[in-house]
Amino acid sequence: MAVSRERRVPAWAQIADAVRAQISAGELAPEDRLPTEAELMARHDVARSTVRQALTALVNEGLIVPRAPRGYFVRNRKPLFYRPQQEFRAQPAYPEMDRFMADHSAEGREPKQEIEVAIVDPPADVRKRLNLAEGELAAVRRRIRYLDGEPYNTNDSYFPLAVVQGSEIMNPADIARGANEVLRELGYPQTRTLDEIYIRMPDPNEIKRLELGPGTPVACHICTGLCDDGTPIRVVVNILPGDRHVIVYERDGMELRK
Amino acid sequence: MAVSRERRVPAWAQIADAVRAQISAGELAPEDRLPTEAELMARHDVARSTVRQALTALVNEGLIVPRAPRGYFVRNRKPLFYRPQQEFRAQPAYPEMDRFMADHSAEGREPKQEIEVAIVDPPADVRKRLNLAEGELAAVRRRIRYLDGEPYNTNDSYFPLAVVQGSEIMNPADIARGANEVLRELGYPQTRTLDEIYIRMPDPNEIKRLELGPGTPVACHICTGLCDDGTPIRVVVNILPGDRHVIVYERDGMELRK
DNA sequence: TAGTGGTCTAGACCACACT
DNA sequence: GTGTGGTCTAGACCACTAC
Repeated sequence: MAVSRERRVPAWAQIADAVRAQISAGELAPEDRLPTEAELMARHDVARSTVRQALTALVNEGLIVPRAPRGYFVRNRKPLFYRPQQEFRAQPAYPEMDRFMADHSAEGREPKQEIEVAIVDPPADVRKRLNLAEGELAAVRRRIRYLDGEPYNTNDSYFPLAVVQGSEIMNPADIARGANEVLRELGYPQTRTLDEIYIRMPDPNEIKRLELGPGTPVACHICTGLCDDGTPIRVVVNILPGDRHVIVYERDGMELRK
Repeated sequence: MAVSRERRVPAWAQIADAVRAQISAGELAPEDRLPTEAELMARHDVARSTVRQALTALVNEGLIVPRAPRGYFVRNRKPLFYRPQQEFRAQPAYPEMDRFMADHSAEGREPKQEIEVAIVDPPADVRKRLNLAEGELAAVRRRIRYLDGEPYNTNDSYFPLAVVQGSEIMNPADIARGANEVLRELGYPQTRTLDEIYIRMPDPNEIKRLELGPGTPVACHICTGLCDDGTPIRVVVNILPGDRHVIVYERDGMELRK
């Protein structure tokens, strides 16, 4: 079972292809252990680093996970639904949703979150969206959400400090009625939002905060909340690991009809 | 400038950190060339494969791009807006172009698309969303969209074959008034949609079709179109490379008010 | 203690873009 | 031709887990 020595395709790529084929054929199921490096060396008659190059490629594709020194394992993806539209309302979905819900339910899992409030000089992208001048400060509520003790996503909400100073938003505890309701009481009802979703690899800080393995991309969901007159009042930066989320939007007739 | 030999942090990680810091500090700007491998070997006093391990990590983070044999370069991200909410709207400006083209030709870039129509046994995930029985066939319009000759995204629209057989949808050419309008004429007006967005690394097929470099994650945007009675009539699978897209949604007062 | 992957070295030959 | 990254070999030592 040696690799082809005509160099049309690198040996490491041939090995990666073979393993990839086994995975997509179901011969290797999620959570299964791969053959050891030594076994792959023997099977394909190559040096160890060639095998490792193949395995590293598969790791970075998100297909397998190394769990030293136990071996490599086929990755198990279990994404849950993430619904930007339901952050601010508890509206029932259309019944068709149920067809997809079963696969992605968080039922029976233990949610937890850590909240931290700080006054910061906001990062440039947040400053721009909040329309703050240079030097103007922001309040940020940083949350890390967990399911069954595993980090699920992060949620950093930025507000102009001048608006929320002294309000309940500065208190690092859950706000039962929602931060949005507090903003309304403060005279800044949020009536429109702009959602931007960036797809990229995580930075080292995000990897640490969310305990991300290699080969795990993230969605960066930036939600800018606006008042009626267009004043930005809130910027939420969500980091959503790709192996733990499906982002879902529903759109109805109103917006589909020109 | 040698690496620290206390093994708290691997040498390759220290080198990667150093380069990463230079990039985020702006010392290395997008499109700049990195030091050669030989230079990094000398600078950090390590073997070549250690340097390569550091560079491979940065490549897989999407931070740098290898352009052999010219060197490594800092990656340049130029994402364009992708607006699911406007994909199905009327096309006022240029009736011969679909919405995608109208949006981007204004930016001075040359849009192009390749359309291909086929009758297929749909993949399992599409079959499920279209609510088709085992063995029922679907028609698929496969599109690859280009900007300035570079692949931008792919867009595969699936329809129940029984519905669209013999219609304009089976013709591999642009449909000026939109496939949605054709569905309406056929008696299946699409009045709601469900958007799902998955974040993952591309598979080899997608890498080839979209000419993706390593370290480029994709969003898989699956849009299921429904009739008033909930019958699914259309499933669109979009593959959106992360370095070329920002997904944008707007939400207004209607849906924000509980 | 044995076996695993993690790290690192010191070589080698190749294809290709530039000059 | 020169220099670059791409590929590959054949070793070595380490830390950790499972037995």
